[in-house]
Amino acid sequence: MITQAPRGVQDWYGEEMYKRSLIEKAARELAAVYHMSEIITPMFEHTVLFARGVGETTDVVQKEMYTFEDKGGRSITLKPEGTAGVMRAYLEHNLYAQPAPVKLYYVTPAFRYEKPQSGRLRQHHQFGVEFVGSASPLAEVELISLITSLIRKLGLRDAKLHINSIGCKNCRKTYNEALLSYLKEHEEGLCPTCRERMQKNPLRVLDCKVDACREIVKDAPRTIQYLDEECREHFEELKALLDELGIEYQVDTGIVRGLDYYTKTVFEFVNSEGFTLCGGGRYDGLIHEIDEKQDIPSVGFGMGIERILYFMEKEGVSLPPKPPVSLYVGILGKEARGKAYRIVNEIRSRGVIVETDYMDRSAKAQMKYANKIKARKTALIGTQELEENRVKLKDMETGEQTEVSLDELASFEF
RNA sequence: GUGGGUAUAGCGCAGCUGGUUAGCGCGCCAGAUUGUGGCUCUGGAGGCCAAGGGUUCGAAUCCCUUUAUCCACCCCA
Repeated sequence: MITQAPRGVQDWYGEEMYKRSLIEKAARELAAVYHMSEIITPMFEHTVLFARGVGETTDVVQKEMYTFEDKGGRSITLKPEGTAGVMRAYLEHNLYAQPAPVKLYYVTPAFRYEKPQSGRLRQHHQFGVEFVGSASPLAEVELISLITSLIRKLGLRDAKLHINSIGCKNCRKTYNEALLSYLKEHEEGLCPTCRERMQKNPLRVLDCKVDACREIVKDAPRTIQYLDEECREHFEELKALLDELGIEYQVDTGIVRGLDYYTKTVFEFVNSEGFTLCGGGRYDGLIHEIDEKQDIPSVGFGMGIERILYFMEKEGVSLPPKPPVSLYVGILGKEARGKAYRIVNEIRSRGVIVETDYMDRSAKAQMKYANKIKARKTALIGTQELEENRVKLKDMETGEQTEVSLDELASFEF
């Protein structure tokens, strides 16, 4: 039991860890090109931040948060997503006083108490961006463009962009009324959960997967039909910009997103199985929700790192291999140990990957080991080599050997 | 939260309807004459058969509970 990690969490090591580090590296490099700055916010926040920011009616807040009381009696919650914490930091440090817009990116773990299954863990990791201060559809386009580039960079092909607009507060009011009255007419046909959620958040019903509900929802009014002038124009501009950039998309009036803070644009990148790789959108009301003195528009997205790995696995995408061991320096006998290790150090100081013997193994065993770790070249150093100042440098692929002096070995270009 | 499958060495598995010291492949370590790998051969280490309880003369094998894991739904990354 003590050697077992808690449910739904995972250790990162070996091949998977290496892949993950490459993904994060690619994401960071790309974000830098888009002139975004990295931000790291704490792993936990006051519970109320998420309750307000993410939305009281959401599943995330209602049943999936890791909430506990600390020794000072504060209610603390492990972050279930990345946005709320970044927005809090933005407000706390008056980042709106910086030249607008403020473009922040993050790589963070996120915690949700859910039943684990394929592509869903209790601790997962996200790469995300918060683009704060711009009301222009170009902000959305920038995010989508970044994601598209990242997907391409990682070699993923099976990911399609779905977009929708759920309107602003104003549109939502009239829309909710229309939707609710439609749903009430068909209430008998809806599943029990939908009958309940139509009262609290009717938008959610659009997302229901139950066949009967789907059938009813098919003819239900859509948010798109109820957009006000401004929101409609925003959505049209967004589509025009995407067209201009040659970014393919599909308008999917069913996407609603599970977090309450979204306004206007919502989007997802989905694969052919219907798995979501990443999701985001605009949330112009979020900052006001956290600090009522402020009212600043923003857009953002979160991308699941485990999901990327899952997608890459599915598609059989290969990543660049780990850099190989350039040289294995074998050590024969204690007399040679110090001198040999000095040479190892010297070569390493030039940034060359070198491995050596720490096991006092026989020459044969060392060669076997060098072969297993796929060392490109080997050189065994013993008393003889020290006396004669000559080492045989062996190429492990061809088997060819060349003789060099110890100094030559130490300064060899691998 | 609801429903189903699984749990035997580091990894992948076998072990049929309960019967003597639990196996195989890969991997790991060592050796096949003296200080040089990859192939082959030989030997070795490593498992209280997920944990706890029960049935039985006897359980990895049957029953119960717990834990973990996988899959679907809900939801999401």
